Amino acid sequence: MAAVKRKDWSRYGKWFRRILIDAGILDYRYPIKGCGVWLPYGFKIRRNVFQILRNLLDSTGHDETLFPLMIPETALAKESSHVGSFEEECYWVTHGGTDLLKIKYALRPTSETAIAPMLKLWVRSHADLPLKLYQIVNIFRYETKATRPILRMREVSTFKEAHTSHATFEDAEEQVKEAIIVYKDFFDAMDVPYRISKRPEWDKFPGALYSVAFDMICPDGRTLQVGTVHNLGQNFSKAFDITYETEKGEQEHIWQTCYGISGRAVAAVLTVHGDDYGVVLPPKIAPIQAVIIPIPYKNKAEQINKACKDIEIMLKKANVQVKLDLRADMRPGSKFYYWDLRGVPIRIEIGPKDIEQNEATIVRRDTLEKQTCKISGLVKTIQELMRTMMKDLRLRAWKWMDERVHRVDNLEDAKKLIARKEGIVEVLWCGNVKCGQKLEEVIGARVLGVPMDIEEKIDGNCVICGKTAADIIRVAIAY
RNA sequence: GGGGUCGUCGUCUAGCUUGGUCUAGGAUACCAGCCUGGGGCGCUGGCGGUCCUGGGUUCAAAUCCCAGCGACCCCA
Repeated sequence: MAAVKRKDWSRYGKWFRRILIDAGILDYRYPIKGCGVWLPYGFKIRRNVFQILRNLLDSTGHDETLFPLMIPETALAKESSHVGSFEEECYWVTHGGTDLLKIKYALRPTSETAIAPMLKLWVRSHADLPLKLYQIVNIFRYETKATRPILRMREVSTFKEAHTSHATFEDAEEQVKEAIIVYKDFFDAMDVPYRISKRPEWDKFPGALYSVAFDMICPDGRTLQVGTVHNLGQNFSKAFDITYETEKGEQEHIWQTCYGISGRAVAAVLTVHGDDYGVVLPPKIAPIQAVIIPIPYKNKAEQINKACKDIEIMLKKANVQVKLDLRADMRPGSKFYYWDLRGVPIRIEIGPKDIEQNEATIVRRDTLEKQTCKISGLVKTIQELMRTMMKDLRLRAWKWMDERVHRVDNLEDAKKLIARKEGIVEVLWCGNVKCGQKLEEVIGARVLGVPMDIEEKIDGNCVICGKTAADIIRVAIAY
């Protein structure tokens, strides 16, 4: 647990909405339901978060592209289970000027059907495969449920979607594995803990063979899906007739995967590390990694400010993202709160005492612990402290999550845990769809799916029907 | 999908039940000045609201009624 208390933590929803505005991350008061404005500071966090993802994808052979926002109805409708799920959820462009369009256009709810017609043109032979594309774009969904800032928007302003094409089913399976590793690396980089589950048949992506999802747990015990990986099989390639010529000269339909991560990843990192003082940002994604606050006693102000400026230059040279807060109309105490709220990992205080000793006072945001160090060793100390902080944030966050994943062997305990908002519950399951759905009904929670991140021998009986269990299944109240 | 609660300066809110004294009060933020300065000092002055929008009832509406828009909560 954090050294900094989370006394208001049960009212997580309220906390989250407050920090979005107060910390200058997202303003959701835009006059259209489910739309929000990324504010400058939040935009920087968002950019850092998605840059990590971008780097991971680039380094694993993915190429970034940009497809049009609009998808013609004729394309969206080609894969039947896909359109069935999305047509009610789309925003439709029906007019150009005052002319009624003969074929209406959807604002992309996701881009499989935008990409498919182009793949048909691009993929000619086995030599073109694998083809691994991605884009970071906005998507639109006409949500009928209550919208929530970042968590459920009608315009998802940040959506990284990767779309890959392969020659064989096996290659696609390998790609799913790679995608899972990429996502693990991504969340690990931000110290966000997760569980990986194979979604049940009835909750997979429309048009997929199967779906794998990353879930985290929010402070209120609900889970938040933060990433998904889908094996699409040949569903789309057959619907769009995307074929390639094999080495033997035969035409075969391609095998596809897709996987996505949205702005929820930003919500996740804010949620996991935040506390009563506001946001706590891991140094890797913090727009400002260290803030220097002068404690300018009268008649020493000049001397102190100069020392601060020297330190600023020193840190900049060492590639530390640093901010010197020289605002004269604000007392140091106010500045502490100001930067704590915004999650700046490290604070450097320079006052008369420090100057006398040729020292700096350093405070880490996660624990608010103070220490002093010689100015000559400041860069090294700060870099080390940031590493320590990341390690500690990770340990704390994973410990918190691990404590909220429960294994029980009977329905009563499962129900109690869910009712008490204790997070994820794992029970044994026979593998039958009917039992799975009944489980959701009886417990009053959603099935997340079968664990993909633990290897375990199954020994026991299904909590619903009592037959021999085939799998562990995870259940939780999901956002 | 079903049910409920709510909408007042940028933000949080008082007022609404019982319409009139509301020319809508406070706090915070913001601006100017003084004073300070190691966890939100203090003081003075200032800025800021067609009481979500539209309609209705009434001599009179922030307050009552209807619709729309928006927000939140609960259940499925």
